[in-house]
Amino acid sequence: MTLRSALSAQRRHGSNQISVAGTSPANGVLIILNGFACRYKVLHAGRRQILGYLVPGDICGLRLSTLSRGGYYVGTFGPTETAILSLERILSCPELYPNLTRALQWSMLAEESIAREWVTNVGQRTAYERVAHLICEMFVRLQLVGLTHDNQCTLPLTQRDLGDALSLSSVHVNRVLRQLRLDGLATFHHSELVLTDRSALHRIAGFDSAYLHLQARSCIRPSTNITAASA
Amino acid sequence: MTLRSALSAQRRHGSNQISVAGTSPANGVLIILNGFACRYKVLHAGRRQILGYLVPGDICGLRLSTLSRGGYYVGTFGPTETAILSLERILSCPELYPNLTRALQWSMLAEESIAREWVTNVGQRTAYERVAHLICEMFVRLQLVGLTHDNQCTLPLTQRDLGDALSLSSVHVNRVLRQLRLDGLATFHHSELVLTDRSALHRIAGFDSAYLHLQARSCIRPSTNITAASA
DNA sequence: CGGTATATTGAAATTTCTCAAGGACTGTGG
DNA sequence: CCACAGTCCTTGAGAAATTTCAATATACCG
Repeated sequence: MTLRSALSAQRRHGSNQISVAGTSPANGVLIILNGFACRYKVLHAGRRQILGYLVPGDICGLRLSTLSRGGYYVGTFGPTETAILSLERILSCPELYPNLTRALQWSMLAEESIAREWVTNVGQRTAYERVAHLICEMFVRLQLVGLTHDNQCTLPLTQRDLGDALSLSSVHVNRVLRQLRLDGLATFHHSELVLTDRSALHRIAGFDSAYLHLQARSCIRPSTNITAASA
Repeated sequence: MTLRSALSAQRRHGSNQISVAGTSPANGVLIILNGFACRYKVLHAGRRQILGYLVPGDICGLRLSTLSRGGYYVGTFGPTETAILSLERILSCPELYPNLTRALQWSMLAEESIAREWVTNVGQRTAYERVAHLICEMFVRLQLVGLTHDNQCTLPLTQRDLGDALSLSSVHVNRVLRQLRLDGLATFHHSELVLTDRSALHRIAGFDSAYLHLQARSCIRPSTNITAASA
């Protein structure tokens, strides 16, 4: 398998675009081995809309055509290890790469679903519900790849990063987080997220994990299933 | 080809859910022959988020799994003719159904892209820009299937329907439409949309049609390419 | 230690919503 | 043909949510 270690980058003014260096296959897909990334668009006046987060184990259909035509970028938060895989190779002999195949299937299934859930989140929920919903989603996704402990997980995101995903100003994200803390639902300090009252969060956010297609994902743990190239 | 004529429904309090009656194939896809439809979610308090419009020629990946798990519905605006096609059959002999195959490819390519553009639209643009952007998108998509004349097209949507797609109240949609009219950009009366100043609209909306993957769609005209079953 | 990015809080400004009322259009039954 | 009901459109005015601006505080890094 052509494992191709990719660059990690320092954070600076938001996310760094992943540069697809060298001779990447035309139908290459990007897999996150370690660290966080996101898809995002840039609009006028430096505004940025984060379209979705990518956590370890996630696959990003980074066909170059999609990247240029779809009009969005992929960027990282802090040091990140990634690999570019040949889509053809995985598809041609799926039995050789069962975990990757499953990850790919989940990705194709969940991508659209998550994008549509985000439309709903940004469009229909209040700031309070919105933050709660994102917190719920991230926790569940991280839990699935074994990156949570008890009710806690690491989210290497600033309040501005959250705001750009939720279409809220960083100031308002701050106020909402404070309220969530005062309400005893969750705390978020120094990139550490703690869900104090998970069921209440789910209820308030109107969170139904069905859109994540969890059963299709099983428990892929990137660190154990994939031989990672060190960055 | 198993053409299966489906029901048309009267509009009432928003969109009517398409019921997939009878023995639909597990991997059936829905194609809009005539009329308008949309994907939508329903939240608490009767709020509805429209996730995307479906115009004639559009294909809706209505795998039952997606429908139930993705958590959204498909509904129609007014009388609509649809057909359910067997995905396997099209994929197994694409040379028999070139237009359908192309439509399917476009659909898979553009679906995700459009969903992400909508996140951006709802999240980052002002009400004015948002309405302008939706207008631009709908016009281009209808133009592609020959449903426009000059700068005019029919959009069988109420201001509330637009609001549910844009995450705006119908009252505010009304005010924005008035402003667009006063500014000489577009008018929308009795379901007739007229783009008075298309380039200005594009500029204001920040509309870049790349996300629609137009070149992949070519000019599919549903009424000429598909033998429609009458409803 | 100084410099930079991030977090926190207050207050004013802005956008958008909700509520409310009247007008326009459509179809139905008498 | 008219009256009626229902939905949609239109406009105003006050309310609510969120943003922006501004100032300070805190943490991190060389």
